[in-house]
Amino acid sequence: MRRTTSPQPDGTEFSGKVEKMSERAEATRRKLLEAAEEVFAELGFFRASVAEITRRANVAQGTFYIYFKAKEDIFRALVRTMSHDLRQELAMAVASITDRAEAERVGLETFLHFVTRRRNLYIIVRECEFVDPELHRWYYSRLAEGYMRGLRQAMARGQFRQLDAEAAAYALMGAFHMVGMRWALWEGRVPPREVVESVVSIVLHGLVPRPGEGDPGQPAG
Amino acid sequence: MRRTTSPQPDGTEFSGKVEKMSERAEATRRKLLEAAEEVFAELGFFRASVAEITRRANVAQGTFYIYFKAKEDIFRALVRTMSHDLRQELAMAVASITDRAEAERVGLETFLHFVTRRRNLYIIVRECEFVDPELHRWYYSRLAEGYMRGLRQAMARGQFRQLDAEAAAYALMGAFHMVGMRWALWEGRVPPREVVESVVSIVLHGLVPRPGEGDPGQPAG
Amino acid sequence: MRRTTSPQPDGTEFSGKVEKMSERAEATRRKLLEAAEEVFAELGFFRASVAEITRRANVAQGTFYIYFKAKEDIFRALVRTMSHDLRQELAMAVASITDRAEAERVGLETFLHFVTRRRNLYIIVRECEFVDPELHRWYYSRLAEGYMRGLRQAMARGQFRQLDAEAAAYALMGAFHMVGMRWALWEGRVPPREVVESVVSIVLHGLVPRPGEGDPGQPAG
Amino acid sequence: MRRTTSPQPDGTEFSGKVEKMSERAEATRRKLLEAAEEVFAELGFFRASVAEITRRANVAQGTFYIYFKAKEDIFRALVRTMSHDLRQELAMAVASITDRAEAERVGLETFLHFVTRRRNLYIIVRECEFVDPELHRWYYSRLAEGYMRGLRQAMARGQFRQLDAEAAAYALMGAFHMVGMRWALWEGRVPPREVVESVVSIVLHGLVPRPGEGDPGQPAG
DNA sequence: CATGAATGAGGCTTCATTCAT
DNA sequence: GATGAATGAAGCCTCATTCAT
Repeated sequence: MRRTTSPQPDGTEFSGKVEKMSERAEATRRKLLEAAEEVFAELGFFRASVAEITRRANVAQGTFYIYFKAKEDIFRALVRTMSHDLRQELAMAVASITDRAEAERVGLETFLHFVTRRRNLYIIVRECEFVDPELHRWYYSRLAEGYMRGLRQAMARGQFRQLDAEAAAYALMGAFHMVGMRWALWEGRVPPREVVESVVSIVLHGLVPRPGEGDPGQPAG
Repeated sequence: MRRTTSPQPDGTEFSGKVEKMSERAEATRRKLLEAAEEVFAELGFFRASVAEITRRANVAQGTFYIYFKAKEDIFRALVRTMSHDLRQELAMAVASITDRAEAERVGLETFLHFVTRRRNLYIIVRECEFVDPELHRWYYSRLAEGYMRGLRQAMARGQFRQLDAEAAAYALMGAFHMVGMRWALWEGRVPPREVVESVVSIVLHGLVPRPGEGDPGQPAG
Repeated sequence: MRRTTSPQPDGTEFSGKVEKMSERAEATRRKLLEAAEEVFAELGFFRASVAEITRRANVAQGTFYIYFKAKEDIFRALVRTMSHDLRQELAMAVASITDRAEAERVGLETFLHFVTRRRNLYIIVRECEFVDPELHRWYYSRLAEGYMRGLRQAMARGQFRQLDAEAAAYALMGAFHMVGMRWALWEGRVPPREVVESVVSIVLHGLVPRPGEGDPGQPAG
Repeated sequence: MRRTTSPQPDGTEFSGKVEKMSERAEATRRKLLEAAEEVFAELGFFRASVAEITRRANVAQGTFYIYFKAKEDIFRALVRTMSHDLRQELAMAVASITDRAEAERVGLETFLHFVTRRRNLYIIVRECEFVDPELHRWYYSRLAEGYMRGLRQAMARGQFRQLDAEAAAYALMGAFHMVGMRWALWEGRVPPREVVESVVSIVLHGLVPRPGEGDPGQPAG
């Protein structure tokens, strides 16, 4: 929806390649993307080879270059996919929630489910920093934008305190990301409920107990 | 897969190579490490070449292999250096602070100064995830350990709420990391005071205003 | 080595493909030849790709192979075209001239206009030496034959001195060719009048002044 | 001698690579150049492969790139060698000759011997037009320069008629080149005496008989 | 200790050609 | 006739690593 006006750090997307492909071509392209997602996640961008990708996609090596100009190209396509899908999923999950605190919880959960379900894509996005730094910045800036909008709204409504929205957005994204790494990537599963609760709790109420508070937190881990 | 010499959780990382080197050797080794730090940061591990490292270090290519078994080896050495130096610096900065809330602020500031000052090393540690995942895990586990110790202590003393310490540690490390990325890496400087304040404020008190609070936060960014 | 279908010394170059094509086919074939002429001239035979040719001809890649067996084939067709057209044009230009000295001037002028006008074809013929050496020899032998006929006639009539006709033919073709390269190719225009005059003058009267001659030549360049 | 001030169309030569090589390196480089000369002459630049060159030079493929940045590089080096050697040989051959007409004969003979002896190099220079057009132009401009100097001197002394020196130079170079092609390349030998005589004769005295001349030319070929 | 020449495996990419539709 | 997706063989080049000096 907002796709048209936002900056595209790459020349590839949306470039007149509007001529729609045949079914067969579409299928081949998809096979390549799927194979690449797997291979990049397993080996990393640099150790991955186009040969391995085409092998898994069951096409000849040359076929790769019909659909992508270069190895980096397919990588970028995957990052953009993740950017799009994740933001869309977050937007949908939060759409109907008016309590921003609740939205934070749902946002975190959505994120964690997303990166667990699409672990491979998540790994790819993380490596993007070292493959195409500009795209990587674009990815996070884009995510932060959306986040900041939500935060500012909540601040305006008095649901959240007045804070530097950008600082908050990056801090929260960072917290979520690291938790995603620790549990989704390292353990291959959505973090256990207590972990999510603790994180949400910190984000909403901080580490310091409120005055006159016995202790509403989690049992220590 | 190539991870034969697994990371050592202690500082004595190297195989009994206790026989101290000559001054000259020491100097050459240092030149190589410095060159590598630069080259890896600029080009990334995979695009960096041993040839480029030795060129900048002003030594012959063959010399490299006198000091390091492989390209990955020097990379790992740099990651271990950062692990050691950062943890030491954090430990020293926080050592005399008994107020844990204050310690968080100081910890964040110390971290941000460190990664700004040693930007190249920081980039290398980040890439470690894709070069030597096991070492990467070790790096963060190690950092988290120390963090968790501090958090548990604070919880025990009632300074912090009872929360899942590991969840908290990773969430906070993540927040700090992302802020480090956004400001130290992208802009090459320590984040401005307001940003740090906002982050500390969130970490300590959360996003949600305390009941009966007008608004003690930061001006919105 | 790949020279199975050797060049045909007559105009009927193609294997009994006498069955005339439909209008449409004829048009497609022509489009391909025109595109190829352009592409070969711009990129050279080896850097040119069939894909680029079909792209400019606005036909599918596969279509190419309906009309030409291989990339070399269309190249050869272009060389033969130039051979035919140039010889025909020269023949027509000289046909009615009985003074052979005059014929040399006209021949040179005709040649220079031809290669300027059909610069692309000229480039192709020059490259032929490295694409299909046998055809290249055929091309020059063919041209030389005609030239030698004219020279021998002139010698027989006493218009020209008795000289080795083949040596003369190649020397003159060479002179004309290099002038064509220097001006038609490098500068994209017919050489200025003085240049043509000088060349004709040398060809007819040589570099050395005739005895008792003040100096009938050109002003020095 | 004049090497320093003349334009170098390539960045490679004379670029600080003054650090002299070891004997071994020198030898390897020479082996590569010799192999390349052979391979390029046999197959042409484009059909030649670096693999074939290194095979004949008895070195590993990678070794090639220690000495030359790319396939084109070694090609250019060979063209420059020919440019240098030919011009030097011509200069030496003509140095002591004061009669310019005699110099023309000697020049032609020297050229024909050179291209027969160094047939492979000659083929390479010819293909240069399609490999590196700029270098090709440089090659001929350079040759023409020298030629023009000689011609102008002769004109000044009244040995030659006043003609456009550039036109003359290119016409004569062209004549010699085509003769070189016809005999040195096609037949692999220096052209027979009569051919050379005829060419020299045309160059000096032209095709047209001098008035009152029975016929001092060659017997017809 | 240091050198730097040599290695050779392997990666990315191009492209002439084929073929099912 | 025309299409355009697919093929797979090469080719150029890089680079980590070894080794004789």
